[in-house]
Amino acid sequence: MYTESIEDYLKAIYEIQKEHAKVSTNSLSEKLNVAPASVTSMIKKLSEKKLVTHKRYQGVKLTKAGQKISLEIIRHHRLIELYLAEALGVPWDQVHEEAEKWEHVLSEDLEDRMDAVLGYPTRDPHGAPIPSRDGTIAELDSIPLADLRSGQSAVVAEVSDHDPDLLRYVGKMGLYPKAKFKVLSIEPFNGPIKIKVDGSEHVLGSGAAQYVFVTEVKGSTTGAT
Amino acid sequence: MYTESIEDYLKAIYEIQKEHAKVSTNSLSEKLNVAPASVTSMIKKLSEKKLVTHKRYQGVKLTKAGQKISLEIIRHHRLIELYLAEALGVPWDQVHEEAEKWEHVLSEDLEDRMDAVLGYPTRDPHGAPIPSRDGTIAELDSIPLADLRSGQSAVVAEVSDHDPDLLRYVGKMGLYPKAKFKVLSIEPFNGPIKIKVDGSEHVLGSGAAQYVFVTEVKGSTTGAT
DNA sequence: TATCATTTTTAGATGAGTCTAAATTCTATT
DNA sequence: AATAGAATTTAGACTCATCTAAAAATGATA
Ligand SMILES: [Mn+2]
Ligand SMILES: [Mn+2]
Ligand SMILES: [Mn+2]
Ligand SMILES: [Mn+2]
Repeated sequence: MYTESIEDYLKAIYEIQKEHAKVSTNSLSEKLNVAPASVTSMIKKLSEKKLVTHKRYQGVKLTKAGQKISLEIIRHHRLIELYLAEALGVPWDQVHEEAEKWEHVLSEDLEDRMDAVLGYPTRDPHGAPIPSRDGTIAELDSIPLADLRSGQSAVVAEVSDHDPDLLRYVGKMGLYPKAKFKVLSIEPFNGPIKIKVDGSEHVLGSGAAQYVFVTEVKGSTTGAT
Repeated sequence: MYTESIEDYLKAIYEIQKEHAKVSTNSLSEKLNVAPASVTSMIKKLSEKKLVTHKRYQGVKLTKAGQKISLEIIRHHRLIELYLAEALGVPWDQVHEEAEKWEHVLSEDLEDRMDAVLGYPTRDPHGAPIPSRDGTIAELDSIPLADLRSGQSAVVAEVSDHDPDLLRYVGKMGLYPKAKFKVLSIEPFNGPIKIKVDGSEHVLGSGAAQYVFVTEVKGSTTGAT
């Protein structure tokens, strides 16, 4: 077993790696809210444990072993989020914080029981894929809502779960995973985006639209307004 | 918020205090599996934080503040144990270990939700009372099964939950909380105890019988064998 | 290509919790 | 009352994860 701190570092490295190829000391420092010097010293430790490879000044990369642990913790995290939402009615903007702690003390037995009770789910409440026990994960390729054009229809695939305010904000518009919506208009220069979800219209700032990931619904790329 | 370690010390002090009036350094050392010297240094810290009072060489006692936290953690622990047993089917000999970790990271909100889902229970799976939110607890006065005499009938009130082997052992005989049984015979000199539970007979060592707490059922103190 | 701002690492310190070994205090028994 | 044995505390060290301040390496740009 690894410490909570090590597990959080590995998880953070995985998440940054998914988007940026280069996982820098600074990016970890920001994501984990620790000083860059602290990251360096933890990197040294992870490297000694063969959980990451590290070229000085060049960032880190997970080893196979590191990725395995990382996905194990992410599985815990997302199963817990879903369990809290489904079984105990915890709102989707609060599940992350709870899971962030619980994920480190969940036994394999309980993990299996929750998985079974939930019917072996594949997505967490924010639409993120749940890695399987053996460390497989189906990352989906979706695009930010902000990249859509006027007239396009799309389905929400995933919403970033790190900011509860954001979740409440987009939740109020009904932008949950699997929600279908249509872009009515997009103002230029990162202006507001008007959308129609489930019959009602909403306006959404481009900031938020960066963090809502969608897949386009084909055969609907026509007319604007 | 206090550290996991502090919470575990407070809990241990509460539990020892319940039985022994004097909470010694050594008793804590044994219960928590740490060296006596470690206990002393932690006692110093707890004392500075006004969570315990301490006379050198004379043991510790919880302050009001210390007891409040202690009961808060015990509430977490027991609610979690019951939740795991009821909602997820975790066997009663495994819930303790899981709760020992989870208790420290449970939010008040989730505590309330679990409490509600369980219907505001008053006993954990081992029969121990669950403290209320405001720190009230109904300690029951029961006696060890080992103290019964031949012919007496009694009801299981509580079983010590610290040894999974013990729980499996007495569980096999049906000695769960609320189970009614009759003592058929007790061999002298801490000999084995023959009991009848739910129609079937079992023999139980006096060691185990020390850890099963019962309340006598009146009007049945007659004839032996 | 030399310079400089940015990034990363090193150096050294801190706090929490633990340990072992040694000193101290208590207490039960002579 | 003296003393031996047990319990407790002190002293000093260690690991883990963090910090700040200073040094070193990188790489963009003038
Ligand atoms: Mn975490
Ligand atoms: Mn999530
Ligand atoms: Mn605990
Ligand atoms: Mn219990």
